[in-house]
Amino acid sequence: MSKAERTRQFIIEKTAPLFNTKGYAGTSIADLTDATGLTKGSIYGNFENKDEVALAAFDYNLAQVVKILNAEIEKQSTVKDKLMVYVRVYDNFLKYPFPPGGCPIMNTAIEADDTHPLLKKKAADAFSAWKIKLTKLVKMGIENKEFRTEVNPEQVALTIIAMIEGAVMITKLTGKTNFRKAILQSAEKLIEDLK
Amino acid sequence: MSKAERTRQFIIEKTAPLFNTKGYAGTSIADLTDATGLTKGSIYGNFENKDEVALAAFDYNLAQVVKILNAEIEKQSTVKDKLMVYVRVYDNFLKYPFPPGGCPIMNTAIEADDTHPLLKKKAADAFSAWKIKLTKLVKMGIENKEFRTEVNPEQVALTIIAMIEGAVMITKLTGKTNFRKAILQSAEKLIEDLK
DNA sequence: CTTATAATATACCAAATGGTATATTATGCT
DNA sequence: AGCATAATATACCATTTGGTATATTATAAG
Repeated sequence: MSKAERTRQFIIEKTAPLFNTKGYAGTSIADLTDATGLTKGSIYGNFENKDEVALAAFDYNLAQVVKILNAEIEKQSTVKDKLMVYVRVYDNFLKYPFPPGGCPIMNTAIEADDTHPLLKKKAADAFSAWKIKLTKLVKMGIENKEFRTEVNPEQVALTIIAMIEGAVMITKLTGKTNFRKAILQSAEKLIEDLK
Repeated sequence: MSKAERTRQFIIEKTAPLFNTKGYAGTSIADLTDATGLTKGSIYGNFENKDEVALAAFDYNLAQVVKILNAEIEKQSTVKDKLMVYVRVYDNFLKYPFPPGGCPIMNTAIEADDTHPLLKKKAADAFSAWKIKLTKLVKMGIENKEFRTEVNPEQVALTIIAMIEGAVMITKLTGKTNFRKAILQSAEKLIEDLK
């Protein structure tokens, strides 16, 4: 890893939390130099422009979440338990090295959907991958005879994601963790009822 | 209504869609003058600062949503049908004069939770009122014998809101209206299962 | 240990930012 | 109709914005 590659990575790590908390429009180049202790020359020597930093920061934040989830999913053997990982990780996400600012997919989706096509696409692709992964898990469960055949895998996947994202938003807004608990308990029930 | 009151209202109406699509940080004073055709003097003559416009715009956007929902709820007689209004309105929100940019509570919650305490409080209060209203409806349903006594009213309220907000976010992000349909069908099932 | 080059810092730029003081125009009461 | 005042427009301000050209410093290969 060359010096520049290391600096590039350093910039991403230090600024990713900024973009996830303050948003793209709310984060200035001065914020980036403040957070890194570097100067503009150093930022623009390693990135084309602010967009490129923001896009790389999104990838970094997303990778953090995906890494946590995949590690936990691998530990589980039944499909039901694998699905439950999503619920349980989000329900205890303070225990994991979660990106500050909450779910980067939702944060980016809400800000970028009407304003920033490149960021929106990143969020959309990440969502799509998540949905496909959940759908496949549910399909596996049906093939395994763990779940009933009438279950609609895509609908289940979409509903679980909606509940999780809604729960995260509500908890961040209200500060009430028992709200999240209540919603994710409903998600748990949904998964249990697939049997 | 004095001239100034009319202008103030005019500014709110013209700029509320801007704040709901581009966000607080993404909307500049120049955007406000462009959207209204007025000048800075006129904006600052009727509002203290950008914050005050944004706060008034949020109230306006929220009132639009609340008005639509209340009008539809009044038309229904059973508690179940009243609850279903939320699902059906959001499932067909293009048919209603919904604020451009989606749900103002979610948009504001996501941007402001880490950055703008005043806007965050507005969103939190709006959410709280929504939650209380739904909770009361479910309680009524239990007293009516429409719903089972084991039902947890607050949990149902929170889950419905989470599903709706998740559905709106996902649909805006992907452009797939059938994703929303699938999620809101799950919400419908949840309501039906309260019996 | 030099030296070419890669990496970072400095100094600068035009434009845009939120906001203000003042000038101009419109309003509505007598 | 005239006039005080309310409402809006204009001109200006310091600061910040994203970005660049150039100067300086660090790196790594011969």
